[in-house]
Amino acid sequence: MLHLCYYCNMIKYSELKNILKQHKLRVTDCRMDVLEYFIKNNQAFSFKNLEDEFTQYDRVTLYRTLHSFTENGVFHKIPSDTGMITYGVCSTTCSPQNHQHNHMHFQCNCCGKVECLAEDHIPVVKIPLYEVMEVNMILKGVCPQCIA
Amino acid sequence: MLHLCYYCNMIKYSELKNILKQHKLRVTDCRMDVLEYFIKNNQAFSFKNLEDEFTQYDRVTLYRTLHSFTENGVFHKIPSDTGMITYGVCSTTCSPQNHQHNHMHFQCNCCGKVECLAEDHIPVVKIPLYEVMEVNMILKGVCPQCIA
DNA sequence: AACACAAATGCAACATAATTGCAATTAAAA
DNA sequence: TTTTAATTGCAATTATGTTGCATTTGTGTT
Repeated sequence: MLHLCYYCNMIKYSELKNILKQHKLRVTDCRMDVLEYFIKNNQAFSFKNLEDEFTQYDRVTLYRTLHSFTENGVFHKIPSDTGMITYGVCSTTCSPQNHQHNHMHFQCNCCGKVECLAEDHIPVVKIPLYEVMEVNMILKGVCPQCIA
Repeated sequence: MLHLCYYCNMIKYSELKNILKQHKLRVTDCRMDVLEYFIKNNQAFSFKNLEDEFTQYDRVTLYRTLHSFTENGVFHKIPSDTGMITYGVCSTTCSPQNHQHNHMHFQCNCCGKVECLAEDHIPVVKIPLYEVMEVNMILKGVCPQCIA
């Protein structure tokens, strides 16, 4: 369980570092900045988002950061029908060995924001003759901020 | 309701043509070939798949075929976390005006095939403060052919 | 059946996105 | 502090997607 500031959603440096360590990733500036950005904003971002945000880092480094985060279970990819993959922080402690694959996401048609939702309400799906291993739900609509 | 051959899944030329007409699309070789390919194989394909299959057509034409099919409600885009959009034939008669947005798909981890599943079992999702307009479910696992 | 017009196609050029190899740098273990 | 292997940034390359335009083609009309 992460400890975030109630007001600004910031996370302690040491906790951030531990997340990387726990997933067998070296602690570098780029990785710390990117991870902090995701956690602080509590939403999903695409590569393009990162490129715009972190101009101090090379595009290739950002690509590789997303890749290593995904490989080592820090992030998961969120399916999209736009061809633009977004990434979200894995809520449960995922690792390469033990990865929670069921995810539920909400994409706002208005502002475009993608959020990770609680995974406890994903239905168990069974289909005759198929082996279903993973259920991914993508909801679209309007988020509270855009409704208001 | 389409009439497909029980053995080979082939569809009559006139029926194929009617699908295009009904969606206000001109009948061209490329569109007929592509639509027939999707229906005959009863699965979803990416642009890349089409490019490999239909070398007789220009890349741009295939891009535009997928685009017009999607615009006019013949195909729908299937979300994916690979960054590779796949397209599926709309089961109900979708049109630009009346489009059925709830879809359920299965992707085989083994052979990579993407199939459209019946939409009647998609749950109604309600989230406090959100307006949910569309529910997309993507299942992953192993398909009957790969299990056997 | 021929005509006219709008739409679709193919090609070339262009724009954007993603990947690879490699030298320099840096994190972390010895 | 030293050593080692991973990470980074840069340049070059490849892949993917888009646009403009001349030519061809489908379809409604004469």
